Amino acid sequence: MVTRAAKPAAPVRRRLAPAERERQIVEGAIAYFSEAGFSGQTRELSRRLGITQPLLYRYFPSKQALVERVYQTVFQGRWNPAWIPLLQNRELPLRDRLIEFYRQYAQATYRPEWIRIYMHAGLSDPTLNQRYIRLVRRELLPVICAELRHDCGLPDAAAALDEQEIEFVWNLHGGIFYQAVRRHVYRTRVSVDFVTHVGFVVDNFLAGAKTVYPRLLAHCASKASAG
Amino acid sequence: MVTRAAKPAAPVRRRLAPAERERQIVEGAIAYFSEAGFSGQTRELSRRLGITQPLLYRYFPSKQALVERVYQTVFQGRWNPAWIPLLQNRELPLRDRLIEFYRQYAQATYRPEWIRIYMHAGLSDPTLNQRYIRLVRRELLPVICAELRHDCGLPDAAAALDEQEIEFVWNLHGGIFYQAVRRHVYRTRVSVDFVTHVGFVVDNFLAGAKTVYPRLLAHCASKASAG
DNA sequence: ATGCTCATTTAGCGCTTGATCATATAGCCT
DNA sequence: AGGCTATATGATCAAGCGCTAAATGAGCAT
Repeated sequence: MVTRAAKPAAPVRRRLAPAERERQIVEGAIAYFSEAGFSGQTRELSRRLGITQPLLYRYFPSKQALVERVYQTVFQGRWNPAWIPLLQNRELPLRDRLIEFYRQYAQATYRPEWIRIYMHAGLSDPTLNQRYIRLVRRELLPVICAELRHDCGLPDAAAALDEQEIEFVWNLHGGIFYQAVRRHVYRTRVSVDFVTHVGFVVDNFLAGAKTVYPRLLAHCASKASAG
Repeated sequence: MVTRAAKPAAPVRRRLAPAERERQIVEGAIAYFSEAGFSGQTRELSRRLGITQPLLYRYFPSKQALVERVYQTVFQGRWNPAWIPLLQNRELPLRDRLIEFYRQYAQATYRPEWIRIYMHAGLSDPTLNQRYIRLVRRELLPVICAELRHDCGLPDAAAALDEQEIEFVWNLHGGIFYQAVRRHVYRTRVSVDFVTHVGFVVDNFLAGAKTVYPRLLAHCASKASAG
């Protein structure tokens, strides 16, 4: 009982391969910063990792470097270029394509660390978010617009792509995304099945678009000719 | 030229009525914390206000007290109970009611300081957000659901209010809200007129709901009888 | 003008923070 | 087993943090 209990918890020093330790630190940093934000402290991070704080500085020259590594790790490689051909595959009903796309998209990005770090980033410096938004705006939304035109029986190039159309599709995209914000930022219980929910939302969007989308395009056309 | 230029910028000490100074501090704190988050420093806040940092502590016993005052000021009194009877006024088309509601709702809450402080709060401690979400969930969404049932020609009490219905309406609400997030958190340019945009979105929602909402209610009913 | 009051400032305490450096030791090679 | 390497730790610095207490002076009443 008395043998070695007096010493204050002998620090188990484990010597790891640098690559493994680095991986560990990045993983821990993602978890910690997604909770505490980037104003979280390096000491608390090291405590959670079970290492000392100076050790962080052996692997990263500064806190900022670690933060940027977290960004990179979380946001890199989660965008799947295969989503575009999936959405364009007209052998399937657009409904099914959209539902399958959102199933995959949610699995890739609607995760607590992605959503939370994305929001933290937006509030402190939105450069990253603006780049991501541009990606969605350039790669994804125009494809959905084109498929929507086709689905509504309009010629593919009925008119030039208008910002009003993009915002229209943003509303679908944002509505689904915002469910993830409620879940992972506000930590609100969302008790419906995701795919079932998206099914209703997509059906509603497509059913409404049958009548509204042609009107929207007409609005854009009249505005364009007037301007 | 030599008379008094040597002194390092004579500090203009202005003695204000406490109520006025307090108002000034709260206003400045809202602006500053909405930018920097609640980990922003009292020294930087005081610098922006043109006062010294200890003066803050004459008006607020601690930084936390000031933060809570900011919460109170930003979120109190922006919810208008008149929105409920507006949405329930069946002398107007539901379309017009929803558009007018969102026009007013946006004016009240889709402001940079509201949106940003709301997000900062959610990430650091979502208690406030959960309370607000519950308010929307309890006061607003059931009313929209009821009006939607009526608009779709269904009896008002067709079935008990189901979570699937609520999520369905959340998607409309969240989609519109998320535009404000893109604008004020990511600071992305949104170049369409808000009311026009909401017009299309609401029309789309209502047109789609005509066919989808009955199906959604049937889904809920079958699930309820099966469970 | 003069004195009083209290809003405001100056100075600084104790603690935490990111970052540094010398020291200690875990784990591999021989 | 013994030695070497470099991973990990302990001690510590300088700057910045929330917060306090004493000194100052602006603006009022007289």
